[in-house]
Amino acid sequence: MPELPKRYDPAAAEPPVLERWLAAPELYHPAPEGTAAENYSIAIPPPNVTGALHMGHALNGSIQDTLIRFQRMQGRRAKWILGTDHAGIATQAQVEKLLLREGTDRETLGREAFVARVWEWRERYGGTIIEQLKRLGASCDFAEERFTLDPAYAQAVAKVFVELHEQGLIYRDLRLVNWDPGTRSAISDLEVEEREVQDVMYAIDYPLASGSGAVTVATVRPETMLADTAIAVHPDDERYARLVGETAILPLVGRRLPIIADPYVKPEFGTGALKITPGHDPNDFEIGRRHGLPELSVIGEDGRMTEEAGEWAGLPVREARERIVAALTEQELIVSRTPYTHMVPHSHRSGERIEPLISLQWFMRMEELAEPAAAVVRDGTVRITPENHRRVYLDWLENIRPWCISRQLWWGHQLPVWYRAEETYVGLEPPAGEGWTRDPDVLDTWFSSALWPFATLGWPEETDELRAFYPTDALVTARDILFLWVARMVMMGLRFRGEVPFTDVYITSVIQAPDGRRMSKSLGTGIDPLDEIARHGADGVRFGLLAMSSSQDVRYAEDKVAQGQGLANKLWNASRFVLGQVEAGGAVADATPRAIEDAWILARLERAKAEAARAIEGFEFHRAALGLYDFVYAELCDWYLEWVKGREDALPILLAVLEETLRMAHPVIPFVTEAMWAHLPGAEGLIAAAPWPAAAPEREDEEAESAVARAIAAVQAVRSWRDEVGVRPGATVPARLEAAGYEDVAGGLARLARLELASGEDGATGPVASLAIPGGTLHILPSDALDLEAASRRAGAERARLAGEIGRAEGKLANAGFVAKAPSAVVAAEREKLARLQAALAELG
RNA sequence: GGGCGGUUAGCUCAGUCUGGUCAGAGCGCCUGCCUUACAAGCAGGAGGUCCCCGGUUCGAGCCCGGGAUCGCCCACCA
Repeated sequence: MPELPKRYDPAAAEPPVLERWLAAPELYHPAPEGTAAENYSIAIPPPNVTGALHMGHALNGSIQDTLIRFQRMQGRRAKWILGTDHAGIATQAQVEKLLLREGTDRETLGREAFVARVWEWRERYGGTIIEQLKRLGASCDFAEERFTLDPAYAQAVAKVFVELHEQGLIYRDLRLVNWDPGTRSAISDLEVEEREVQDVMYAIDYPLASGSGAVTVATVRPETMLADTAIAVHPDDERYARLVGETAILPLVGRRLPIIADPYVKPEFGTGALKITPGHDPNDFEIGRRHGLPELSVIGEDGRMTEEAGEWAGLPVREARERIVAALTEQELIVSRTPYTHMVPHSHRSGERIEPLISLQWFMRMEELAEPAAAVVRDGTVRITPENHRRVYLDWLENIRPWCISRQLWWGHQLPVWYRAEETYVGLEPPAGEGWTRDPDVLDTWFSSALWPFATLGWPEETDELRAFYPTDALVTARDILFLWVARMVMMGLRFRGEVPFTDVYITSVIQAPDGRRMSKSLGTGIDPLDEIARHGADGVRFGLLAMSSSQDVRYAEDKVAQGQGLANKLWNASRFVLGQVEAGGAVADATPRAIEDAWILARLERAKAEAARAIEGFEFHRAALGLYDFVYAELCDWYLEWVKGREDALPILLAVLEETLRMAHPVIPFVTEAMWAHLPGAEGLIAAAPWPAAAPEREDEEAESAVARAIAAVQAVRSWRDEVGVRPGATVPARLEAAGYEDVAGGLARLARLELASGEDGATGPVASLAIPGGTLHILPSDALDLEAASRRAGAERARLAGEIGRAEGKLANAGFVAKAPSAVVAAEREKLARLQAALAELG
């Protein structure tokens, strides 16, 4: 094989392989036939159209592709449902930024033109991440790419909205919502993140209407006092008992505030008296509803004070706060100011501080959907791996709250809702008659994502795809969208298909930067998987990410990727070695063992296959990757290839083992295995379309395994001895074997340890060294290859080591408890070990 | 305030479910080798109080209790 380079160069080798896969749609686009139970499918977590491949996608993609390729090679129709998400806020923001640079904005453009502009943007740039997935080797169904805003998909979304509305689960309500001043939209609870903020807590005196003193309240947001409608104290708080039912006067405004009792108030916190602002605080809102308090709004959607705020109208909140504090100070109503650090809700999207506002929005009632979604996880219909996420999932569903689903954006699924005066119409088609106006809001992006596993397959039509691939099998994602997405898919799948959307949820690790910080572009800690692919190849990146993956968060380790690259190179060279011999001699693969080492490698291959299959099916990808590495390096290359060098009759077995190893490895490192496959004699088509190697129980051979294991240990003992004693590496050393169980492996031992084994009588000479090996002793006979002084030094060290081990074994056996209570097999093994050690020591003299 | 997870070699991590053969891998380091597949290689080696304390057990990285420490998730204390 002179045309094959000594070094495997993934940058050169991978692209042509990719071309061949892409030219074979039958590989990744299975016919929509058969049942979902027979077939295998995964719906990709749809990346945002604005997205570029990051490390999370790369890990996710590596895992899903390993599963898909493995199942495809098992002969199943394997479909990896592909597509992208319209990602309302992210995409709209992207295009708005563009407009800003052009000196215009969406308001100027108008809704229709703006949306057209976003579509244009999407056509141009939306495919980036798909191309990047290809480079990773992901064998998605590229023949059918979905988009959550496709017309057919939009139909599905509208239908779900209309039906849930008819069923009373979707409703419109005036409630306090999380208002994001950054995106100028309401957002759901899940899109809010708590951040630590330094505030000042003010204690403010509210004079009593009776004129007899004041009640002091604590607040970090004095500007909201303009919307106060009560003061609350705890019902059992004796300090305030006499004030309940009294009235306080709101400073600056003069409003009369009833003093009420509510158990929500914590007497020990602050002053124990709480100003109630139902219009701007979620807790106060609830208290207000309980007590029938008026709900005033003094802050608007633009983050400025409203007309209700009187002289402060129009001021940004922060400025209003300063002025109000100044006014209160002037009136000597501020009792204290205390620096106060606490958690404050911020928008996950814009990063701005959430402004709780009372707003008319659409909500979804969740209890009725959550219950069955919890049940299927409880009863194991849906398995979550790793299992500790189960509890988190269930806890969330058991404490579910209404979901605010309307968003004040333009890019997305516009609500199928029309208004005319006091009338509201909800339907798939616009209402008949004049004067209707459509609700301008769009749905939360996660509303449409929740339908992903079935809307991508053509629902609500009863398509062949739906029959063949729903429910899907595995859902692979990071845990940050367990509630946002996974739980909601389960709800919607059950509600609209009557079946779970997938049977396994695998939660991936989060890959952190090498220093343990979050990988993020803004922190500058991001590592681009494409750079890593350029450096180490897609196989290396895939292997490395799988090897890193775990049940916990992990730091990115380029080492592991390099290890994967090393594996690809190793397989490449092992293949070159085998193929070079084929070229010289010609051979056909045949796995019939001709020598004990053949039986050994076949038995080891069986174990490697079983372990790989078990690991992939059990979502233990690090085991799958590292197990493969160990087999290829430690067994196939380090021992078997070296052992059979020069043995011509081993070639058919070598070929057979290589061929199976490539197929076994393909789901993890698809490129190098495909590249090599093309050179194998007799191999047809794509390895990607070849069957994964079936179990061959007749190859199991524990005798061969233990015989070769003995030989390996003996070789290592000799090599270690040679090195320490300073025997020239090339020299052959005479020796005599006095050990049981080496009948079939003596030749291999001699060759690999560079020994010349003397037969019984030839070896009668006194040994210059004796090495303990499994089953007996290897005596080194005198020769000019070794330094006797070094040998005796080494023997002394060996004696000390043996004596130590003997002491340990004796101690253990002297322990009456051990002998009496440990299982007899364990005790027997210990006795055997002691006898062996003693014999070895005796041999050393 | 609840919940979850981590702490094992200089670094990044396996191993803990199922206690004994389990002190492991990769990288790094030291020594020797271009041995006719691979120097991105091969062979050999050094290096660990398995976070701490206590318990269970004949025997504990592994099981139990407590603690320290780092991290994550959830949560409406002004």
